[in-house]
Amino acid sequence: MASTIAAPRGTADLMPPATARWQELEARIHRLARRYGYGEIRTPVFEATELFVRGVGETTDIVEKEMYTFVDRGGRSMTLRPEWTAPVVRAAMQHGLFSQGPQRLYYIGPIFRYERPQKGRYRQSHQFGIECAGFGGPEADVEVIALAWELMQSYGMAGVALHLNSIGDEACRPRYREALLAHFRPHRSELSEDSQRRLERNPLRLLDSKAPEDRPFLDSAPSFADVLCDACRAHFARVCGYLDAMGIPYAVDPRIVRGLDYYTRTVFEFVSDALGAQSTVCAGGRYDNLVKSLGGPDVPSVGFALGLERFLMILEAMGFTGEGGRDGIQAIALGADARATLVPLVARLRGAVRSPVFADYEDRKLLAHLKLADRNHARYALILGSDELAAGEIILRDLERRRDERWPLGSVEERAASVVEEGR
RNA sequence: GUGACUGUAGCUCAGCUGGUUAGAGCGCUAGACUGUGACUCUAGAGGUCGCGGGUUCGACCCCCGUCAGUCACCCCA
Repeated sequence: MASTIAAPRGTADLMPPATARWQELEARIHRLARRYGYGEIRTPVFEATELFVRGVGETTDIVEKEMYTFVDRGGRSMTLRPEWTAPVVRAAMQHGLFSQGPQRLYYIGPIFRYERPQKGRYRQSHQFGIECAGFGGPEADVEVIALAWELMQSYGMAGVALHLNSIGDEACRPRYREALLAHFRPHRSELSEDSQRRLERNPLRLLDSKAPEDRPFLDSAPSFADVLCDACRAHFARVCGYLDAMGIPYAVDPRIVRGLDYYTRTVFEFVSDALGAQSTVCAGGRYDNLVKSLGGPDVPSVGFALGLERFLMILEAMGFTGEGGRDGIQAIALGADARATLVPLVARLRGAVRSPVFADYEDRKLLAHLKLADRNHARYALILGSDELAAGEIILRDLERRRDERWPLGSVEERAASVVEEGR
């Protein structure tokens, strides 16, 4: 109630202890990507609007109604990044990366979409994703999937399923489109209102309709597998073969089509049963024509994007907190004289110990100081009062075992370093 | 963009068919315990009852609007 201005709709403030979970996840992601040979790329949070219109597709929902677009003072139309792939490709092209051979890049950061918020969907959300550019073969598809799979495995995540499909290429997709139109058009008036619209705009989208009245026509719809050209069929078979060989479980799901225009051949989703209606935690696929369509060379690529909010929701459902037990030292001074001695000591301690060093500079009773130590989850308290000061000593109290030791003031840093690091 | 439900203390929520000083628990501050924490007890601080309008002698309660939250549709990470 205090503030009259709140965070904008669909955005969230993150603060302790939630930020600890984010930091843990981000650190794990950076280590994982590095182990797979990926380097981090960071691009501007806004780009020329034209980049997304051309990259994502003019008739996609993202471009038609979800972009945060504004005109800058120079009269240029700019848009807050609604997805990362187009900007990454743009940056790689701009700096000539594609003429230096294959590129393995990853990103982590915010995206913006003007949508009505609901569980697992926000106006500012955060994605981790990778782009593997320069390999046309199924090996790259599998590498990308394996990386996402390993991230989930590292948390022992259950209830997440990999769904896989191929949506063909420029040779066979038009054929499939025609086959779908031929199948649905005769039943046009029996389809749901949404699906009638989809029929004209994007027949592929019809496949993931949830409307019950569409059900019978969906079940009898032609499968992409029947129409794939030989090259796409072989590619898909090898992706499946590699996944089998690597022991990564998956289900071929003919209804996965993806919402962005640039996908070709392999598309996949990791779906969780812990997320409600927005159940996709990670999705991606191959985009062999995107670079060329943005004016670059012919560079086949594959990648995925993973929603960090959704990933954290799964972890939360698993009971993951990111918090450990007690850690660190609460430095306590009783009185102005003790404080004058303690402050420089705290500074030295922070240089000698990796754990957090907490300090409070108010005149409080010892009791109040210890309560603060509790709230900080400190493992130890270092207590300096007038008696100790006179004796040239300080008390180290182990707050977990409730034991005290008296240390000479001169040896605090060394002793603290060994005691705290050992956690005894 | 559409729909449903919900907005009372920092948090989780009470508040009978409208009746006049709006409550509890947790948390916070202080004390019981001149200097030893997680338990306990006591006291205190903290509220334009989301906001605006209307009905009424009287509105936290009823009506309209608006904003926000939640969930779902559309769509997506």
